[in-house]
Amino acid sequence: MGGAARPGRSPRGDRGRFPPAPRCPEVGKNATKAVFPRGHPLMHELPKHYDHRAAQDRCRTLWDGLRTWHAEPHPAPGQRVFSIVIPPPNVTGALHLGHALNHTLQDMLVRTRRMQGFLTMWMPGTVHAGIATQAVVERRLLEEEKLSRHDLGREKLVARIWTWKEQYEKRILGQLRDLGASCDWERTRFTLDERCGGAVREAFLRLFRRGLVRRGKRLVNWDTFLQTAISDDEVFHETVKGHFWHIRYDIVDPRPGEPTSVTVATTRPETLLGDTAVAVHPSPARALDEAEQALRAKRAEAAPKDQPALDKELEALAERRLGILPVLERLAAMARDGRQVRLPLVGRVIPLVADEWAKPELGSGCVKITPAHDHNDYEVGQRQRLPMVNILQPDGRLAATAGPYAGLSITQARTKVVADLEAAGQVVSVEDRIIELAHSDRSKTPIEPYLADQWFIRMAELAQPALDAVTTGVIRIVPERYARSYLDWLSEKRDWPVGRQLWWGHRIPIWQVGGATEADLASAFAGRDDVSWQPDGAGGWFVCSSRESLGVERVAGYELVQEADVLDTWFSSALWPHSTLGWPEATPELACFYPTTTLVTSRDILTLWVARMVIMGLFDTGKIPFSEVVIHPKILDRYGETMSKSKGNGVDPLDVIDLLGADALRFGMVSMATETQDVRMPVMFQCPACDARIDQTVQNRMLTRVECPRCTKPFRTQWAQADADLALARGPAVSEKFEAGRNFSNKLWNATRFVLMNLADTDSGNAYRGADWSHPGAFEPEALEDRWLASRLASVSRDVTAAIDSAHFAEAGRLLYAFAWDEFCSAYLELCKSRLADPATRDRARAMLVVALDTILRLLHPIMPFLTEEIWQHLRTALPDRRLPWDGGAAPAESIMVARWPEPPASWIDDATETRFGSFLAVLGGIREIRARQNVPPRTRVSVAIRAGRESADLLAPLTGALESMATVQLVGLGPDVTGAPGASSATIYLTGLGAAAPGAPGAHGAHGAVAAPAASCDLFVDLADLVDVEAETARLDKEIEACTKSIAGKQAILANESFVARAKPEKVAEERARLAELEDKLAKARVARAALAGRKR
RNA sequence: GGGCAGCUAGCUCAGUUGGUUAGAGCGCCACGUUCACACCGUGGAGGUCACAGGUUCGAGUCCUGUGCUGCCCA
Repeated sequence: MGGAARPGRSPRGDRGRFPPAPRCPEVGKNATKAVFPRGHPLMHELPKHYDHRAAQDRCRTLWDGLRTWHAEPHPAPGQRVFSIVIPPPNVTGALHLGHALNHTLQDMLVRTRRMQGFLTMWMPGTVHAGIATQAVVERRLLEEEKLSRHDLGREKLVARIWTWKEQYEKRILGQLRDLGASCDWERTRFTLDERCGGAVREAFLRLFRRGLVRRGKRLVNWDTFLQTAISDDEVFHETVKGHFWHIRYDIVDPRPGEPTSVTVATTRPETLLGDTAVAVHPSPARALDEAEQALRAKRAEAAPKDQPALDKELEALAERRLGILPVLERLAAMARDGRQVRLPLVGRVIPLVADEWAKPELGSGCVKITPAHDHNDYEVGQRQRLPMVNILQPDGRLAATAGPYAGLSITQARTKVVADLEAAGQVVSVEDRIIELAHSDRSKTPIEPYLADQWFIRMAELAQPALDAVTTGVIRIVPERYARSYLDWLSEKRDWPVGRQLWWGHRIPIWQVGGATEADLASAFAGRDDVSWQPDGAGGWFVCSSRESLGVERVAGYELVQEADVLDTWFSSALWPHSTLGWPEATPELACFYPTTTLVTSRDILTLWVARMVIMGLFDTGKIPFSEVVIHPKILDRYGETMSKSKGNGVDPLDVIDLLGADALRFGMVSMATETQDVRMPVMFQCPACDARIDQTVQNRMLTRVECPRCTKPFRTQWAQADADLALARGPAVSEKFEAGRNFSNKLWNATRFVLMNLADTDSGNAYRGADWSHPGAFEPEALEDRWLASRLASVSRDVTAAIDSAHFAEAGRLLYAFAWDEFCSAYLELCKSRLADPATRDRARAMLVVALDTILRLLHPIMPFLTEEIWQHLRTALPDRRLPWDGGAAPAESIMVARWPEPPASWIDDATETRFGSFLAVLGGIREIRARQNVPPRTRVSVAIRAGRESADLLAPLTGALESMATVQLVGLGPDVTGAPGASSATIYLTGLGAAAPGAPGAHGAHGAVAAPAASCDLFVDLADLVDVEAETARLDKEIEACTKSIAGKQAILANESFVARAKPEKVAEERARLAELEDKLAKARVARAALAGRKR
């Protein structure tokens, strides 16, 4: 597992104006001194592999000692501010990969801005997550002590949850630190701490005063296990097997010729106990006509294969006109006449009503109405002014209103109702049916629609400014497409039910009092600006206060009773950006850091959380809470399923940190942060015995133990419970996606070893300590490769910065990976080897190596903070005298975390040099390819002659040393008149960006006077003497001749197309011509080589 | 039912305003460990860009439709 560093805190002790936030125990205690060894770190002192565990410990201690993550709310004159609040993880459990992604991206932004000189503050914290946390603690209580929350009582349960919270908060914040998050640890907050709680009550009071809080009846999603209402967003649907019962209700006193009964159908027969009507459509004929029209329209547009099915439906509809329609017409008339039906079993007489909810095209055309237990029926009940009979108690048992069924559970009641109906002969038929059943996401039990009193926040007035903020672009959502779901959701302006029947949360600050007059209230609360009241609609009053305790127990002798419910967790989350900064008080923090700059989050809480933060931020402070919302993808497993502990398909970020390092985890996360909506991550088990990787499948991920196919030893999984399983070593779930980051860490580590080992002069014994390049003109590379690298440093810095600014995180990671690995390590560093051996060129090469390594480290720091800090400290010791051009003459910073962001001048960028250097690499590649395809042993030095035009030859001449060492060759000739040794294997390299071509190279002769890109060519002749594999080479040339011939035909066709020549851009046409000439040249040379080979074969 | 995405190499993903031979990482094949790194090096193989139409001199890219997958909302 990860490091042991864990911050701890006690939020309830907060006191005073802006309470001192909790401190990590380690913070501030250790100085930096002893952490990183002093002395000259020659290569032998650095291990061959980057030790991520040691580095992480050292870096955390260093950063905590320097407190570089902390920001005081006092920007220097002209200093820009960057602030960000963490989407607080909930204290239910440990952090998962989604958090790791979210936090990595925030840290990447925060570290970049800090290095760019912004006053940067990242507020960490956690959320109390009312339902989720209470549910977890209640479940444990039941499992371990067989107690319900009612057995324990409110106070004791809440105390238990606090204990849980302390434990998990510590763990979560520790994990956040293990990840390397540079949060301001001295400002950690929790949604239920005193500061946030005060803000919640104040915000609620303000809403109450503005008349935006109302109480009303509403059909809610009732979780009978947790005994609370939950929001629509906490409901998931699952298909289950069920039945569809058709039940006969008898008509009361039918007249001659009238139907004597109606049949209704339901999947929940027990709800008939709460029926208050049976509905029939008011004009069934019209409804049928409309249904038929819709069906015909659909058929007209349907694909032929779908039409037969629709025809059948039309036929069925026609039959209904003959069969059912007359009955329905009759029933509709009876409904208008106020006729009634008798409810089976209970015998209650209920009206037949005419309502459009009944669909004549479906079933019997009649439908039972249970307003208190079905969302649609509720609306019918409202329209028809029907009574609402609630047959449920909060615990899911049937209430007294259910008569003889009272006290039964829903399942029991269903069984009994069905049995009784059958006995009474009222069941017409029973069908099997697949039902979409709503379940509580929290308790995983089926939801019951339930009529309850609720507190609501009126949204009509509040939503508009939040909509405007996004439509006018004051708040930018990236990627843009997500703005639509935000706007769609908000524009419905549905009132927000904010009450939860829980004990863990902010108690609703409302007290109810009956009997008192307004004058009584006015005198009781005289001079109090923290209290407001409204009539409760039943002759009493609702009193709202921003104080936790009202301080008044009775008014005019009448008792004030506080609301028992707590607020929806999202209410406190909605205040997070301003409440954590001290609102409603005008703290310096609020003034400095609010509005925050960016919010980084995932798309599933865009509406639940982001929209509500905008609403409440605007309402409370008049300002938007942030100006940019960055939405990142969601991580799924290889099957496209969300990761979860209950599926066993999750990867624990701490396993990755432990095995591969936090930097590897972060690099993997950043690479995944593209604009896509989801990313998939194949999960594997890692065998603890032999490190083999075993693909995780739907089958094996549920096992308690898995046997390694390679070493045959078993290991345990997260499910292990039996002692026999628990005795086995644990096989962590990992993903190979993080290996690229680990390998990259090691690559840079070794590049550093290389640079450091080359700092000492073995001949003179002097050590190179860097140079001062801080004054203008101090840093002027001369050699082509140095100018190339300087140019690349500048363009890569520019591109990486732009990628981060535009939230293209993966792009930034990819650019740095490719540059550091392919260009700095594979090309530049290799090329330096010959220069470092020569005292005349040594210091030039060292200077460039140092500047480049330093720059790469800084650019990479936001992604890989530990590795870069570790190396930075080694460089600091070895190269104390270096002054980078963008450091303003200052010595290397104490920590790379506060080093200046690289800003190489744009004048370094030199496209021509980059192109010319590309030519060198192309020549090198060409020689290597000939060697490889001829199977020349890697250490055999062969002779090479290069025929090139003067410019190309001049370009290559200073690089011959590098070429010889990198390609393991001896250069025997370079120039326009060079010829290859007899039988040499040859290749032609086309070099762009060079004017002079080798003799015989293709020139481009564009039509219309267009200038074609001149293609200079180099002919490489590798003298293979006896090494050549004639057959293989012949075959290859044949293949090449064929490919060329084909391509030439294609190009000729394109160029023969008059339309192309006339309409395409002239440079495109010229390009095609140049390309054709190149191909023709290549073909001719291949034929010559082929002929030479044929002669040799003999 | 409405909305938003995705479909590119064996796997996971890039691919900007339409323009040479569509890229990366991992995996695979061949060769290679004295000289930073085998967590490595050099080279290679591997793609009908889901499908069908259309626009265009030219489409992975733009338009229309179809299929499949995922998510959000009802």
